[in-house]
Amino acid sequence: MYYIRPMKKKTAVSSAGGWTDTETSAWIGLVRAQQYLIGAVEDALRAKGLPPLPWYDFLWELDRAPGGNLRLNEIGRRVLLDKYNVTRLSQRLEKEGLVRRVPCAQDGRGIFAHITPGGRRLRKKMWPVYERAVKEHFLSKLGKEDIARIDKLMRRIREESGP
Amino acid sequence: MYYIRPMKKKTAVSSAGGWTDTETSAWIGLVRAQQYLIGAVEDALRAKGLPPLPWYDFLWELDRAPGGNLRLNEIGRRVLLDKYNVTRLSQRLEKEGLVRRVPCAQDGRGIFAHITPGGRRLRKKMWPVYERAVKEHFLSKLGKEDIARIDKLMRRIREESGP
DNA sequence: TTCCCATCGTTGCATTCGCAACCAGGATGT
DNA sequence: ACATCCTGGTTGCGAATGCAACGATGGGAA
Repeated sequence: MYYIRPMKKKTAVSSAGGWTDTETSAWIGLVRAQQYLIGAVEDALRAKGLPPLPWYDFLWELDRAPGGNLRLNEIGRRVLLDKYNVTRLSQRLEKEGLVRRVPCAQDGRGIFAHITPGGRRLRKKMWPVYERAVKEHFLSKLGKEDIARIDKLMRRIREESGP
Repeated sequence: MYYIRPMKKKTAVSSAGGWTDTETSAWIGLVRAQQYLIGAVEDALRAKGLPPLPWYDFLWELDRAPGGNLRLNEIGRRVLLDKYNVTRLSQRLEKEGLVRRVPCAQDGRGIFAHITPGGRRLRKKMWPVYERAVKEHFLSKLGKEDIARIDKLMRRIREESGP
């Protein structure tokens, strides 16, 4: 396997080619675990005829936000979606009557997404399904301290690195 | 916030509606961290004009496999891809000359994906970029024991739950 | 054998995503 | 004022994805 085979001389390019088995395993484990978890949640939602996860995330952010509205901008930052995706997701949600898109008065460029009662209802209906899936596939498999550890570690990963 | 507000009576439906803050935070943290990491790796690959991550995963599995070939079936299981995606990804890779798809003699239904020299070359070319990104955004932010812990925890998550 | 069911892989169609180009509105500098 | 750059959001188009339906083979059971 490539990542085990010793590089010739010191190392080839700038990439130091050698990971420990644990590093490799941890990385792949993290990626696959999350793929698996997301998949499980999406399956659960689909099985109940509910919309996919990004809808939930979007609505949740609005539902939590004071006033039930946020700039598209801000939503994208929070749910890690590129701006074109935010635009289009918000348009789809609007077409379903879950959200209203209203231009921002202070900033002529801005658009607010404003959750509607129907939007709040849908989110509330999705939550038990979402919750059950996460509990079954994630929370139930770990102890209290494990969860706390994951919380801490994941937070560390997302911290900014550079200046 | 929904997940904090106490449910009326014991609990509504089968979904016990209350998570602790840590649970919520750990779940969201995990999902977002992984989104962020995958995004970073994909960005790095794209910046170098290299193909996206699923290509790498696919080729890697083949490259590791003895004989350089696997059933589509098996690849899907390993990289957590639905079968239609495996079919189409393998077709794309074949079109690029990175893989050959050959029918399985023993099982008339099966198809082997067989990595070509070009496939191995490409994978090897992608690796340094992949590695550098993971190192920068993931490994470098954690200590040795953290990595070991993540390895253990993620493994636990993917373990089968019940028969 | 024949019938039935599960598995492996493919495909059509609709939805979604990725990318690059674009427009409009703000901010900054002169 | 003006030129310039940055940011917020949109859109066209090509690629990838999800879903459901399909054909084909294999493995039993009767």
